[in-house]
Amino acid sequence: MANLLANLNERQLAAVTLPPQHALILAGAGSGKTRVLTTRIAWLIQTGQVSPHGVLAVTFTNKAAREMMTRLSAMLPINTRGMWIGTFHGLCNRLLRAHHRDAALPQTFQILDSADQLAAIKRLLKALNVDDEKYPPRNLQFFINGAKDEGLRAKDVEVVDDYNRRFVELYAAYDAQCQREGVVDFAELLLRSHELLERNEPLREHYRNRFRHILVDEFQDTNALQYKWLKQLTGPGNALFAVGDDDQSIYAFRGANVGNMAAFEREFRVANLIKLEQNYRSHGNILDCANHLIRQNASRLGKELWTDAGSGEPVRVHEAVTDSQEAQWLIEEARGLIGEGYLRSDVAVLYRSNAQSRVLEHALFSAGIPYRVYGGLRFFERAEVKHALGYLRLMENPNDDTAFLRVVNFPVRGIGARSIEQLQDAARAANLSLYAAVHVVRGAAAAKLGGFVGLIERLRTETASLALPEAVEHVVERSGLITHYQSEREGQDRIDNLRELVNAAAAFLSEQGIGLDVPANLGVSAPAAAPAGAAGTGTSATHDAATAAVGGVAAADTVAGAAVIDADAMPRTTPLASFLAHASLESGDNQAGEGTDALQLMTVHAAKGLEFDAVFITGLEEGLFPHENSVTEVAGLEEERRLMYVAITRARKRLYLSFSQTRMLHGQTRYSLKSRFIDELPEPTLKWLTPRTGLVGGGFDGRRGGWGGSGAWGARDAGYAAGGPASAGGAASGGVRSADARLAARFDRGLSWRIGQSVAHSRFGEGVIINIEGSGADARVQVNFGREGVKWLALSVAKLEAVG
DNA sequence: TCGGTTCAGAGTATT
DNA sequence: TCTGAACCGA
Repeated sequence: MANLLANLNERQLAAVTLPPQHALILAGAGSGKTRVLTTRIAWLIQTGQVSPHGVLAVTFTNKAAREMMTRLSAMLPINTRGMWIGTFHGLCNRLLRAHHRDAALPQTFQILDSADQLAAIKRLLKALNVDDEKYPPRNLQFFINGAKDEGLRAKDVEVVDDYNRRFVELYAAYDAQCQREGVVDFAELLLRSHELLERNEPLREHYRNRFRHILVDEFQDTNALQYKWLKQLTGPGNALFAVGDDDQSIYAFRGANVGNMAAFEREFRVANLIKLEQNYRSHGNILDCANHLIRQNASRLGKELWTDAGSGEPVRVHEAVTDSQEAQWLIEEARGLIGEGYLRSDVAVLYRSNAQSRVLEHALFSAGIPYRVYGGLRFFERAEVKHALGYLRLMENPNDDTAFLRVVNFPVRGIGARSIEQLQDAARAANLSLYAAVHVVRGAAAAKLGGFVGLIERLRTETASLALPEAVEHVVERSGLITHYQSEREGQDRIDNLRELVNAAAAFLSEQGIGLDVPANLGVSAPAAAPAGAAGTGTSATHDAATAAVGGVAAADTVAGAAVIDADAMPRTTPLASFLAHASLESGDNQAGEGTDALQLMTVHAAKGLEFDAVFITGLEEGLFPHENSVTEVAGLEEERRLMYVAITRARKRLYLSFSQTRMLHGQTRYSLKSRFIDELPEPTLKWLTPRTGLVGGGFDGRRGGWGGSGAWGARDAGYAAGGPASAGGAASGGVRSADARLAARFDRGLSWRIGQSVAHSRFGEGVIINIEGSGADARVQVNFGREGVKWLALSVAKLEAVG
């Protein structure tokens, strides 16, 4: 045990060895959060306080879950495979598979990813003849997921007006459709699981008895339903160990509720609040910046990072004139880093929004510097892979209309829109799935549709005795997908991906240890013999939607008084069903040259949890970072600030901050002020690589009564007339200006006002002119005042002063 | 059924 | 400016 706890600092040690009570660990960036979490589990097991079987550990991403299991295996000689360590969705899936009857689901229920869900919604709207201009599918999807994340069924949603009532009705119809088809969306996994445990007390008690220790990672990211789910599993005899960092809460937009941290502390009377503030990642100056910045946030629990690593290098700040010049400078700087011995893969380039990557990529590509962009299509989201999965899904669950429509005519087999509409009408009339309705259809379409059903049936029988990878291979071949892509010009990549899917199936099989036994159940209620209702292929799974959808189904498996059967004792679902669930729950890597030594480009969001020797935070401009959509509300601005905090704390040794006076956005040149976040950093830690102007296009010199530079608007001249830029960004296309802007530049009141000029206003403070209209007495200018917003001002009225 | 054209919209994203 | 989705004509 000594070695388990060795090298933990005092706070970490305290957290790891807390008595079995509720605890909230405020874990700052780089403070050893994952280490504490995993060591806590190992310590509990090693000291005999709990068996591996009695631990429930929840994360948000598969990556985090995997890391936890890997680290745990390294600490203890146990098989983590059978432990309940996983994502909220993964664990709920496991629960629902085991108790599918109680949950009123077919055992082979399929999981819809976001794209599938949207397709299902579009189909629903079409079937119900809903005007999708008035009720955009995306909005409905957002509405449904939002409600589910709050734990609300359609019947629970408060109707505020007629428009909203329609959404609620469509929500109910959507749920009914899913139920009919035997599919669940992501949010449904949680909601259904919650409802299951809510109405089935013996089951709830069983799992409460089993999972004495519940541990949650990234608690600040939990939404309302996830918190409810955790509360539900936490009875008087359970200990909930929550680890999180309110300062790194950056997912409010997808339902995360930081308030859950404070709520947890209050509702559970948390006596053990431990702050992990010693940082093992970054040098002092970087942490000073982070601390100083985040201190401007009013709503936070409070925490201050420190390090004994010394202050290190200053934080470098660079001002560029154009976005491409910013990229050019970055390239020079990155070359320097590489020259100093930095690995490219230890250098990250961060930006607020994906669109910003283009300029950077363009410059990097031209410069021949290898780079890797995070994000983008994941393996299981690729069209060809989804097609193959569509066949497999349909074999497993013929009621899955989404899968049916995806592959019924792909590869093309002469089943056109007419035939499908005919089939949809027939299905609706008979309240059957499309698959089941095929035999009802008459006429020309009947033969071809029948042929398709025949194909699926054949695939099912042919693969019945095959192992999973062979079955997948068989389907990939016999579905006609391979042949189809062979005839396509750029089909080879797709064929490779289909082959890769076969490998993925093999890898899945060995990872899951399917066919092997689950680890021994230690201590908890002895499993009864074979439970009822484990057979069946799912064809018979059409439930009564009206009752099932609202969770009113009586528990079938769990009769009062009878022994509750633990999920681990339930027979496993078929390997294919497990694999399909895996494919939905883990969308896979984005396969972009993982191993190569390349510069790492990503959004700040994507960088959360990662760390690099050197980090560039680019595009630090008002309107971009903080994003303009967030600055009008305090909560939004504070989240942006946390995002900046996350960005800063990614850096180990060297941190660069850069911004540009102008940027091409939505096809127009935008003029910006530097981000307020730069002003919120402690001056002494900063080293300006360019003259510290802070204002945009600072070429106007009020004292001289004219423009700096040549008189024609030239960003390069204007920006650095005084000091000269450190970078050799000569290639940058400074001075680009639209014809409109050129026309708009006018003279007024004897002074020259021009786009890009810095001005001061008595009430709004400093800003920059971004547009000019009219002339003479009618002249108006549009000024970006940064935090005061963008205003139109009539020059005849407003008292504007030029700032030089 | 495909391919070219038009049009709106452009923040972040895991499962 | 650029992208993706919807739409229309052959």
